Amino acid sequence: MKPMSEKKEEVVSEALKAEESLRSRWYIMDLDGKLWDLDEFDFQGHDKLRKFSGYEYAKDRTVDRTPPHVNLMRSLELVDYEPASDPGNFRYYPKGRMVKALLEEYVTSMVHKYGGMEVETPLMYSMEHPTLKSYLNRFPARQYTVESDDTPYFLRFAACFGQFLMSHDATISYRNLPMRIYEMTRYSFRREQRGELTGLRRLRAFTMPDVHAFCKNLVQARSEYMRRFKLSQDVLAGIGLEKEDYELALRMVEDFYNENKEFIKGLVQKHGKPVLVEMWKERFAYFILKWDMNFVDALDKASALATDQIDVENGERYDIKYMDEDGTQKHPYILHCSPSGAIERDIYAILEREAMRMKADNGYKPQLPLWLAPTQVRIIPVSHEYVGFADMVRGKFSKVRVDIDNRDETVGKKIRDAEKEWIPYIVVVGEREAGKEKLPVRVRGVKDSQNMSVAEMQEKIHAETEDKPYRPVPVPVYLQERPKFVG
RNA sequence: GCCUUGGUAGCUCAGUGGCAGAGCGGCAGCCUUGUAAGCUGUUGGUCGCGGGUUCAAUUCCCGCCCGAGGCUCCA
Repeated sequence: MKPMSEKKEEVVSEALKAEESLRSRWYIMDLDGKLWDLDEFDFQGHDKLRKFSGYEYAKDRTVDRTPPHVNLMRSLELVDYEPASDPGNFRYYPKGRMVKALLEEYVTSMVHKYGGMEVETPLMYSMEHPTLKSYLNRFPARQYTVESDDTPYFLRFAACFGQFLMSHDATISYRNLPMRIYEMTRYSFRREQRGELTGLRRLRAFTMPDVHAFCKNLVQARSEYMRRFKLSQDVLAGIGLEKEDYELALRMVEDFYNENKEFIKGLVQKHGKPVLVEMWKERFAYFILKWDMNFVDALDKASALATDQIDVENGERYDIKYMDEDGTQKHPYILHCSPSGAIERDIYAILEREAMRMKADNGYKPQLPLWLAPTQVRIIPVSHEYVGFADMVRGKFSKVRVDIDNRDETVGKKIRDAEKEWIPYIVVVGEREAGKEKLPVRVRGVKDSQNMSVAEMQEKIHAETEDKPYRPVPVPVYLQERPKFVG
């Protein structure tokens, strides 16, 4: 298909060329809003920010190791490569699918609370649609293309297309603003070059929440932007990533900075530690301000999780209009936010952080956040005589993922396997426990076993997971009935 | 696309110009198990694909395919 590849060449250009010619300047902004040149700033106590800043303009990013999360994602039977697909398109085993689904449900519930209207839009769009053509021209991203009846289509890399086309057709009053539209894109596609793909860190098919807010003017855009900053911090914290786990970058046009210094400082103060600033003399992208929250991994590589941008261009490009108070139609400011970043990347961040903790402390017991643990409580009957008793114990739980190791193995072997699965609560039951209220519980990360009743265990688990979604054990409850997907 | 590196059992990996190996797993049996690996037996392979050199190639040579990592990038 020669005509198509020629078309692609045209499409991949303008912004890329512009970016090459426009060099950005880099700074660190401290909590007082002061800008420091990178070589003047004292990075003492800001090790990760130093790594992140260095990463942003480094020449050599060579790594000779498999990133630790790749081994973990496989050994925990979460996710794996799919050799039969295009690279960067992964398979999710039952446990991984559950973890991912819970994350998707959680982020969605947070966006609902924020006021996002959830929609669903197509995965593919015509490359010949005039508006999209011009938008693609602005984005140097590589697309997957699909052909149908001689028309070339591209697979979306974000939900912008569908949401903007929908908004173009909507009748919007200034009373409806800010108007918030949301979609969890499963999937977004980007045909990144082969060598760019790394485990769950960068994929060609990924799942990403995309929330747009259409705003009347800059005043409204700023206050909405602040709300979304808080939303993103809350979402990441819920996932288990606190402020010390990521670094903030602010990227903006110089004019915007000069006119909004207090606002910018406010963002830095909300983050609570110095941030990296990238500044352009002129606007080359569609946004005037962008922040991104970046995770620095076990190999000192940085990648963006959450992000939000103030877009001053696409309202016009897509001809999205609202009727203002004065009876005239205007184009809104558009905010583009992904409050968690790609869901796969959240899993990557959690696994990489556990790997870093293991490396720092030999005795450290890695774990997933309790609400994401595929098994929360493992019951180990001492012998097959006590499987019935284990069933009875399990029956007392509600809304807790409890499973039973009924395999014909020694207790030691079954404990070891449970530990290797990072299971938070392990209970061995046998003659000593029969008829007893309190059971000896091996709590992950706690040295000695604790005596707890089922009710106490359940209460503890519920307290720690109360604002999170729940799903049942994603594989058969009896270990004997489980296939092995890895190894 | 370019560069680096790899492909041997389901998994992790060793090995050799001359009968294809280990551990784990799976299966069968024994044991009836008390807080990080119980014992015995057994089943697993077109050594990525194609060609060449050779009496003989999994091993040496050439080409190809696929994976991973690096370069442009971003969630």
